[in-house]
Amino acid sequence: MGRVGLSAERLTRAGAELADEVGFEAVTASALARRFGVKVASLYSHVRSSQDLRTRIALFALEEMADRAGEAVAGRSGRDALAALANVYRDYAREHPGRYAAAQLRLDPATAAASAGVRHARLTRAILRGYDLDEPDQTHAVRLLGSVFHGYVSLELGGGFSHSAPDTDTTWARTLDALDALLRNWPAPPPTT
Amino acid sequence: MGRVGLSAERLTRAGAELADEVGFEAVTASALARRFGVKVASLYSHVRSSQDLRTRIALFALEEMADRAGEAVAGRSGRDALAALANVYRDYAREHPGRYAAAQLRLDPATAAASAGVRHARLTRAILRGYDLDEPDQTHAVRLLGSVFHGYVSLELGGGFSHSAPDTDTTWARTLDALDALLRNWPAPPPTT
DNA sequence: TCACGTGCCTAAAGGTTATAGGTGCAAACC
DNA sequence: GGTTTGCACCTATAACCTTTAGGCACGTGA
Repeated sequence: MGRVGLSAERLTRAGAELADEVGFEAVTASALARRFGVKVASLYSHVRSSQDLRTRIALFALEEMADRAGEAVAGRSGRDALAALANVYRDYAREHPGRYAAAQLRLDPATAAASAGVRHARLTRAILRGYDLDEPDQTHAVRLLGSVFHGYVSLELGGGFSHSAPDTDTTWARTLDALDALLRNWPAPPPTT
Repeated sequence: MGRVGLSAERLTRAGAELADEVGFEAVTASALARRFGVKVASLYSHVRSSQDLRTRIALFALEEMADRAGEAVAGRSGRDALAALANVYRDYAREHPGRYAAAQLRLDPATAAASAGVRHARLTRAILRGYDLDEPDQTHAVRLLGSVFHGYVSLELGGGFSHSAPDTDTTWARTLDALDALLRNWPAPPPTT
C-alpha cells in the first residue's frame, strides 16, 4: 500500500473539488478518504478534524475569490470596477458553487481576521474611490454592496429567481446600474424631523 | 412508558425551538427524540426522514415569517412599508436564528411553489405599489430588495459586520434610506450606446 | 369483554467522526 | 552497510446518527 502523498493542501484542494461536485455539506472526511483510496483515519494525520477540513476549504475559497477580485478591479474605476468586482462573485459562485458555499462558513473572529476576508472588504472599499463618499457613509456603502452581492448570488444559486419572467442576467445588469446610480447619488442622512 | 403525544406538528415546533438553541444544522432526529424523552425510531412514525423533518421546519419558519410580514405591511406604504417589511426579516433572524437558517433551506421546486415563499414574493411586490415602477423593472426591484434583505441579514447574523465602527443599526437605517431613494428614483434602462 | 389500531418500543444494520496504537518504508546517521 | 528514527498510512475500537423491521401494550369502539 504505497503512500498516496496526502497533505493538508492536497486534502483542501480535493475537498474544494468535491464540494463543487456534491455540495459543501456533503464534504466529509469519509468521502475524501474514499476519493484518495485511503482509510479515513489517515486523514487525521494531516487535518485535525472534519471541522478543520471545512475551515481550510473555506479559507482556500476566500483566497481564490480574493485573487480573482484583485485582478478584476485592477485598473478599473467607477461603474466599470463595480461590475467587475460583482461579476467575480457571481461567476465564481456559478463555476464553483461548493466553494462559494464554503466561503460562507462562519469563522471564529481570529480566523476571520487572518483570512482573505479582509482583502474582500478592502477591495469593496477601493471600488468606492470612484464615488464621492466620506465616512461613515463609505462603510454603510461597503456593507450595502456586500449585502447585495452576497444576497443576489446566493438567492440566484439557490434557485430563488428561477422560473420567472425577466432572465436573471438582465436583472443582474439592472441591479448594477441601480447600485451605480445609488452610489453616484447617495442620499443625505435622514431629516430626523 | 406513557405516550408522549408525538405528531408531525409537535416535532416541527420543537425542532424549530431546537434550531434556535443549537443551530439548524444541529437539529437531528436523535436530538429531538432526546428532547421528547423518546427513542429515535419513534419519530419515524410521524416524519419520513431527517430531511423531511428539516423541510417541515423550513416551511414552518417561512409561514411564521410571512405571517409577521403580512401584518407589518398592512396599512403602510412607501418607505414606511419598506422599513416594516425589512425589519420583520431582520428581527426574525435575530430572534430566531435557527429558524431563519432553516428558511434558507433549498426546497425542490414543487415544495417551494406550495410554500409561504410565494407570499413573501407577493408582499415584496406589494411594497412597490408605493413607488412608480412598471414591469419588468418591478421584478428587477423585487429581486434587488430580496437580495439586500437576505444578504444584509445573513451577513450581520454571521458576524460579517461585527467589530467595526458605525454600528449596524445605523447602517441598516441608512440602507433603508438608500433603497427608498433608489426606488423613488429608479434609473432608466442603460444607454446601450 | 374482546378485538383492534396505533403509539412507542427493541433490535439491528450501515454510515460518519474520532482516538489509540501498530507497521513498514526511506532517509539520516555512524 | 547496518542501525535508527520519523512519518505515512493502517487496523481496531468506540460513540453517535439514520433508517427499517417487527413486537408489545394501551386505549377506544363494538
